[in-house]
Amino acid sequence: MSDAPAEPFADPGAPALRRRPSQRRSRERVERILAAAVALIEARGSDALRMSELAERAGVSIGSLYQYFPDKAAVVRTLAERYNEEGRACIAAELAGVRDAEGLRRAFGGLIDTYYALFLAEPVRRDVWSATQADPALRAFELAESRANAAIVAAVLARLDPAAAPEALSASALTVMQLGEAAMRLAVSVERAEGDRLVDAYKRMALAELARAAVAR
Amino acid sequence: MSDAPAEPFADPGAPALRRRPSQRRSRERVERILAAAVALIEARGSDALRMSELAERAGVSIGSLYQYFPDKAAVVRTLAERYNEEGRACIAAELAGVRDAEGLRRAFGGLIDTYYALFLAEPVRRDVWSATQADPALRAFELAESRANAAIVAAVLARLDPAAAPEALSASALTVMQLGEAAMRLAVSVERAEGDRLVDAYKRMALAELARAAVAR
DNA sequence: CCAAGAACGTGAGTGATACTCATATTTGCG
DNA sequence: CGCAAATATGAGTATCACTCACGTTCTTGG
Repeated sequence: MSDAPAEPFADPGAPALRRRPSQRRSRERVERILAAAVALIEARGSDALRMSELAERAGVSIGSLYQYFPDKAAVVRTLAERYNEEGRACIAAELAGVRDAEGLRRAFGGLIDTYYALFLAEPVRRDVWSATQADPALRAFELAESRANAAIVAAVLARLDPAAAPEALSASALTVMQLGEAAMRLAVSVERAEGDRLVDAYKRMALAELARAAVAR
Repeated sequence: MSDAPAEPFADPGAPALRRRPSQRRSRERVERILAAAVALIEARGSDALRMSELAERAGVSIGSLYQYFPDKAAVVRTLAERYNEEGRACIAAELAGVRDAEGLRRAFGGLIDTYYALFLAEPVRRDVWSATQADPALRAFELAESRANAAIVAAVLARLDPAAAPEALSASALTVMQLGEAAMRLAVSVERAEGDRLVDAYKRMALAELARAAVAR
């Protein structure tokens, strides 16, 4: 009945850009389009994004817009990919030198703070993600990204406790990472002081679970 | 720049139904429409829901559809409200008789299992929620619902530790509840065995945070 | 520097779809 | 039965995503 376990063919490999811009002029245009998309989504939500409005705001004709993006979803998808890459780099960087449980605690705490700062600076990350969830194919793509991020964490956990069952570590890692994103989206949806407290609560939950997973039972 | 703290006028009070069906025939029609909406959203996602298709599948004309639902968002919103009410009832029921920390542990563990069962039975809850997040007004509405649910939990925590700071309890409760929904949506997006492990991981995290909040430090 | 072709830009036009409204049908009620 | 209120209908309208035939700018080899 549900499509959950078996997306027929999710095809996250479809090209986001229709034409790869090679000249400087066109690369700048793509950037202007993306910047305008961020502004519009931030202002009124991804549902209210109109391609004509986007073109006008970017100072570009409708035709030009479609030279680069095959459809509206591709605009959102390109933004999502950028944010994903940025996030992945943060995770890899912060967790690179972790050697013991205490190091993991410090590193992951720092990672949460860094992530929160990213969301505070660009709360539109929340809306881009939301836009992604309404389409099964895009949702599958995002889940795959989350798995990749979780795999980095799971690898660190496995180093700290080589005897642990891999599925258990993967489950902890995926849950902690996915709930982390959810916590960030929630935190930027409320006023700052409350958001800080919510991030603190998540941080306690995440660190406790990672500590539990990282030591032999 | 962001709209986060000050949604200009979120208006979650707009009526979901245009005309309140008073005769039995029309009440049945509304039910048929909602059932068809669930089936269509489940099959291809909320983005791909077409009003004409919905009318046909429900055995109703386009005009009838719009007699009851002012627009497409109202259909999704009605479903979201039903699921919210059902969830609220679960929470209130499971947490009603909690007297001590151990009781909270048992009750909340049971609540998570009940919630997970609801999501497994109707994974479309995930898609309905997603559809809700693309529109700022609907998102504000959902956040208000989450706050109401969290308030129930915060009240229990306050009873167990009357000396605790209310904002701290609210933060713990809101985080635990919101991440719980996120965990359920994640769990029904993967195969069953993995979903069970993910719910287990969330359960550990939630119970640890609630236990921490429920006892004087 | 020039020519030719490749890359890029354009916006009126097309099709799909959310939503309306004038009219017809059904129901409840004396 | 007869009337009014409620309900049902689907052709019609407005809006928006997306296309395409043609014009403009860049690049490259001579």
